[in-house]
Amino acid sequence: MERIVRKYRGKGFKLTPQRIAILKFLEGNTNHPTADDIYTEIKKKYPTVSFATVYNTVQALRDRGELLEITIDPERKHFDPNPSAHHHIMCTGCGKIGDVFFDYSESLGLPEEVTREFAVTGNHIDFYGICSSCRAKTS
Amino acid sequence: MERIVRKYRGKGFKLTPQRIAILKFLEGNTNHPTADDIYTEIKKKYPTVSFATVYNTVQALRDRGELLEITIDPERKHFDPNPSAHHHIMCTGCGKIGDVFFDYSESLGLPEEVTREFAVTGNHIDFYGICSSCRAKTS
DNA sequence: TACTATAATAGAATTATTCCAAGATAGTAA
DNA sequence: TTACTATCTTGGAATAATTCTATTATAGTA
Repeated sequence: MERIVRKYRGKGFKLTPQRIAILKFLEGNTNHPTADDIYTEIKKKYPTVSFATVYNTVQALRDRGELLEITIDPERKHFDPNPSAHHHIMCTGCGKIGDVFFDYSESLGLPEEVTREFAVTGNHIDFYGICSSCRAKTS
Repeated sequence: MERIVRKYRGKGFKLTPQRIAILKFLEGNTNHPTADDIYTEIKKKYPTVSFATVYNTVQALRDRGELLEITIDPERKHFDPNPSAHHHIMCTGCGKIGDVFFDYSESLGLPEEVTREFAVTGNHIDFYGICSSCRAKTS
């Protein structure tokens, strides 16, 4: 909490109670929550919180480069409060998303017919797999 | 058209005029259309076609492994009638999506802490960049 | 030719997300 | 400490993408 206040105070980012609750929920969270996950959690403490607040806050964080929007799940967006370049893996059984911290950039050279048309600025790898608990269930 | 009939006849996939039109539109199409793109196109010839038909058809094709659903664009799903393993690049200026035909699988080993938890089954790389026409506009 | 399983349609329903107007408040400057 | 104002929160409406449902139509077959 003190850390959060220190980080955001006086940076043109108004620290409201709802925002602090969202920031606390996200800090160190590696579950890749959806907007609904965040909303449901914050609602416990602030029953009148609205989705607009959740979306406004994640957008403000994204604009500041402090949160990533993840597209690995075709059904809905997930958010990752760790903005450092990394990749993700999703279980095709239960939808669980894990982080992949490994720098593949040296290996991701593009064919010339692509670089002729696109100036590449970034990349992100989606891995798919089956998590251990889903494997335990089906075997 | 004959090719399409040959490919699907007697395979439990009913070839209706609407489906044939969708298949013809998709065949060799590298523009990665959205459901709306397909709908708009088919509507020209079959004004009463519905979105349900478009979604049913792409889902049937996906189930048969003949079409990929692409998640690179956070705003909407795109479809790729080329089901062979490949990757994509999207222009962050105009949203144009290009194909990347290169097999990176040798380079995409995963850290042990990931393979301990997930049995990996696949991967897909999203590249981001600026396409040539967007570069021409801004410079 | 007739039958039947499957598809097409219109429109309603659902879900995710964004927008909007009104009231509330955090951060500031005095 | 006070007062100001830019920014935030809220509820609800709006939008957009997608799915569902009941009904009618039809492709493929026997």
